Amino acid sequence: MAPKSKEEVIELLESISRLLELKGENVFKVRAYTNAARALETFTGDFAAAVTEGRLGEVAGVGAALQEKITEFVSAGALPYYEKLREEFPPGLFELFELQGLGPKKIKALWEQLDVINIDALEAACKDGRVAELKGFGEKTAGNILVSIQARRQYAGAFRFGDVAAEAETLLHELKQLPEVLHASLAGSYRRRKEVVHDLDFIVATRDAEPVSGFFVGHSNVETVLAKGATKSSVRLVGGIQADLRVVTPEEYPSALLYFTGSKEHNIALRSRALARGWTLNEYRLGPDDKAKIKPDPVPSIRSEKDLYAALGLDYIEPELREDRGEITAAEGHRLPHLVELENLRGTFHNHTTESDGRSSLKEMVSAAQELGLDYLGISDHSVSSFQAHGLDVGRLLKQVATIREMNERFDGEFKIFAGVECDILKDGTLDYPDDVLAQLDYVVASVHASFTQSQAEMTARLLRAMSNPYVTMLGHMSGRLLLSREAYAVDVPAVIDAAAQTKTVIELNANPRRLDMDWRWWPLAKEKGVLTSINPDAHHVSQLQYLWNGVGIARKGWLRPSDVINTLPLGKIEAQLSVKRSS
DNA sequence: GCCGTTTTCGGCCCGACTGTTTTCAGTCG
Repeated sequence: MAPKSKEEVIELLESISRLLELKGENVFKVRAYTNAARALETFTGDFAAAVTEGRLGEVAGVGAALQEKITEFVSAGALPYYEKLREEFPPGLFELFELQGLGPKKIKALWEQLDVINIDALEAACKDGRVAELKGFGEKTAGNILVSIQARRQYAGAFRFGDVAAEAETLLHELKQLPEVLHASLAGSYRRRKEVVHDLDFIVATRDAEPVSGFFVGHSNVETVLAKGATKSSVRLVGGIQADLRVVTPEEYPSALLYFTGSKEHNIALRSRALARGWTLNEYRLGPDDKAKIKPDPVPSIRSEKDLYAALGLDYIEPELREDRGEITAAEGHRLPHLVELENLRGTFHNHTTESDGRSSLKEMVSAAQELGLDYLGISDHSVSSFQAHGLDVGRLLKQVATIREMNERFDGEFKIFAGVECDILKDGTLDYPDDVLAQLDYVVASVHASFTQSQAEMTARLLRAMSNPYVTMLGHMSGRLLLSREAYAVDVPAVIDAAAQTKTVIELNANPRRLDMDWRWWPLAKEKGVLTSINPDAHHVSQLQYLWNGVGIARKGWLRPSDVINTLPLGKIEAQLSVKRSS
């Protein structure tokens, strides 16, 4: 049996934490397990080696007891402590945690007193009145549980960033228009540009809270009001996502924005820095800590998030970086990267037209790119094997190339279309066109569109072989994942990154909101190895060139600078970049 | 269960809101 992976250990720790919670264990003991799971999530070293060499305890948050349990689980493939714990509870009980408003105490009561062992049993108990009769429960609680059950069945609680962005930005814009509103921002994982978000957090600064809260809960996009208080309201929007509003004073605004932007781990690190200075940092203010043993320095005046970071001895940290993945140390040492911005992009590659499966013509795509202010546009329709996408055979492809060359002559050097293709990587890693055809193109995006179920070794070898072709300029949507609908195929990402560095192959950052592939967590490694990216919308319609915005957010999460992104290069320089590989 | 300029015991973030209560427990973020 293969030793358990880091991911399996993280899952184990989270499961134990939940079980201990149900048991009513000490909350700090419960938290120790989730803390350890989080610590491992951000652990970048060789996990297997750390386990066998007994160095896991060096990870902050993993002590002697957990090191022993993890080592046993990894080497023996099972942990009796966990198995025993699990047998104490019916398996269906865990899905109850996914219901809004139910925590360990209530779930325990429902199980022990009403024999509720899953969501269906809970629904029945709510409907026949047994839940309402329980001590600590009532009619309202029973009703709310039914609503939560309904909501879970309908929405499952996760939303792609790109699917909620329009609704979120519109609501924010409308809040900003209110006369009472002094400042307003989205916070939370949305502001950090996570690829999948679970709710929307709005922070508003005002002297007059009531009209703002009233506007929010009464908005036409609100389906249900979940809570409404003086400073905090929650609603479910018609799109299904939950939205929370926090109303604060202008003085509290910087702290509130920082606090609710998170991530939680980032905040904890900031708070400990404050404590070390004899201050306390919460969602309202940075102030003197009454319990401090040291005599605190005077607290500087705070008017912005930047002031807060400065007070803690840190450079300003962009929201996308606030994941406790090294940004605090970098901010302390003035080593934060200057992140790429949308304005830096001068063009883009990987776009489709009506020639394959796009819905806009070549001319329409070019006009749209020009309107966006781009200087160049790469066209890469599907290759012949992508039959379902009307992939181009050699004849149609070369005809498109000729059309593009002809159009370019009319731009007078002000704009340029690059003739490319999105070439299928076949099952064995060979390409869909012979080299002498690829050589006639300005660039090639090579992507996997079939045979997703190969083993990790086969898939990795397949990608490596494709990258070894001198005409493959960049690797398209490397993992093949479709967020919230299709898992990534098995591939050894570090091996692909190494090969990309060696062969000078660009790895695309596919900005389509359903993909956002390669995942942002891998970009720091790619950057370290010297791998460049191209932020590509994978546009199938003129409107989808806007996906670039989404892609820049992910690039920023991946710590990428303009110099890491080839499509920040202007016309005149980008040509040389595209031919780096084939001329070396 | 973890951790240590509060250092081997005794803390561990904490405030807002709801619903069920008559002063607070549970949940959430």
